Amino acid sequence: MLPDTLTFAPRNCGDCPIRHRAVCARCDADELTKLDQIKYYRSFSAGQSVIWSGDNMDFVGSVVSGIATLTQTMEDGRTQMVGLLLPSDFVGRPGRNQAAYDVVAVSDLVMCCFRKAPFEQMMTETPHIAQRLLQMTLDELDAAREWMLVLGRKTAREKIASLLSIIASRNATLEMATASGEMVFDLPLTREAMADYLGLTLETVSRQISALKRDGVIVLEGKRRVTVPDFDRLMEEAGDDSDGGILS
Amino acid sequence: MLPDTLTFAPRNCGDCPIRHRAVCARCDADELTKLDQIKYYRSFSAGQSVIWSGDNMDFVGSVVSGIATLTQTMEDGRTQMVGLLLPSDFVGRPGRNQAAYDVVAVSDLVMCCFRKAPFEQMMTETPHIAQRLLQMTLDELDAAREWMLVLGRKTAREKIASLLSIIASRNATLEMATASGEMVFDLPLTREAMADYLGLTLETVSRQISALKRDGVIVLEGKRRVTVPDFDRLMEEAGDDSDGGILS
DNA sequence: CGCAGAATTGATACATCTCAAGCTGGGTGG
DNA sequence: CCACCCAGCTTGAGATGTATCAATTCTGCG
Repeated sequence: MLPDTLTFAPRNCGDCPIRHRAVCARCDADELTKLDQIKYYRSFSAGQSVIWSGDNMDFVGSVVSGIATLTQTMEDGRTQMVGLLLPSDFVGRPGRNQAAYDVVAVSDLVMCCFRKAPFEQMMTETPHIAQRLLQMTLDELDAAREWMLVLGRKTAREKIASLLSIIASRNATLEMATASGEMVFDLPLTREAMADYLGLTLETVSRQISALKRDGVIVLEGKRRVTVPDFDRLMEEAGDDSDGGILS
Repeated sequence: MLPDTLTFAPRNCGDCPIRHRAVCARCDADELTKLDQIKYYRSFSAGQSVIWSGDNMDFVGSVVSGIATLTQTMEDGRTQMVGLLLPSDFVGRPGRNQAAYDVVAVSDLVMCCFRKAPFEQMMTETPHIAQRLLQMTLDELDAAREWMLVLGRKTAREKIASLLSIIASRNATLEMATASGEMVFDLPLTREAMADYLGLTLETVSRQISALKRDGVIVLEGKRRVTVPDFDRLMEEAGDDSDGGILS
């Protein structure tokens, strides 16, 4: 099935749903016009690969809609997810020609792409882009370090609770909902993808989700729809302080 | 003992040992002069804390000499190292006022610091600094993602081998030595610090080091001095491709 | 309907943690 | 100079959490 999601693509940057969070967030009207001229959209259907580690990569881009994963694979097949790409997240590294990770579309995906050369050129000319990219990269680094704590020191139950609380609070941000009280959302990942994210097996993921359900920390409706009756309780299960992390 | 390492401090940036790798690497003579005027040195002796997570942080800086660690701690005391800071590495985040991690000097340490406000000012004025900081942050992000694979999917033995190979190759870079053939270096970390880095207990670290020694992968002289007779062998034990990672 | 991918659940194996005892080497005070 | 001490490290034995292997069950879909 060829993606008809292309019809979704905004005609110009002003209408773009990620206009104020993506790498172009700080650009002014002039700069946006330039970007508008060199951008192009690419669509991927769920399960499709965007790029393989080691492949030549002549573009960079932003996720406009949908979800993708960044994973590393060892020779014997063990895999670790190292990034979860949501709308507005940036893919690719200026100054590098080869992809360092596998990028796979988890859901249907639309990306806003730029060929690398013109983009790098624009980066040197318009500091706003480089500034925003630096800020986004620093945020990603913080997220990666948070995950290092999860991977290195948390139990399986805490890992699951951590992942759920991240997905939950991200949804809360997107939907402007209140962060306390009941929260409902859909899991964007399969059990196996969660396992790859958390450094677990899919069986352990399944068991711990069942345990959290049994203990009333979450309520499941089908396999994917999750209700969190008490977010603070979930945070406790994740081993985090209830007062949240340090925000800029 | 008050650090006499201050005597080490270079008078001006031109003489600085990290001149070509730190955040100032791309600065021209003019820019360097400006930095020269606002920089100041701080020294720490081994074991001393540079800053605590949550503390107000009114400076940023580079490690000039020595080694420091970046760690996260959970309420119940579990700790995970999330960064190992070597000469030229950058500490602090422009645009943030509070430290997100504990920073501790592992050896005697000299840092080249800038008060945050003037540094941020310079960042907006001199793109060379922001460009270099972006590059360094992207490198750190790659390193963090590499560590996520280590933490999430590698066995204790592979974790130790990974850490040793990283320290070994870093030393090789510094000393311009050949990357194959025999390598000798000192471990900069205690067993406990290695455990915090790898998400293990110090007992497991000790056992795995003993095992690698028994199997001839490494030779120990005392507790700290390590000889690697065959670097490719070490890489195999680490579970990495022998052909190295993707370099820009 | 029946198939295939996704998820659950069970039984067992095993890697790492935990608790505990001893070792080593360098520094200190008597 | 020696005895002591202490942090860092090693090693052992047993406990435990997660992986592994295997059998069902669910769910959506052609």
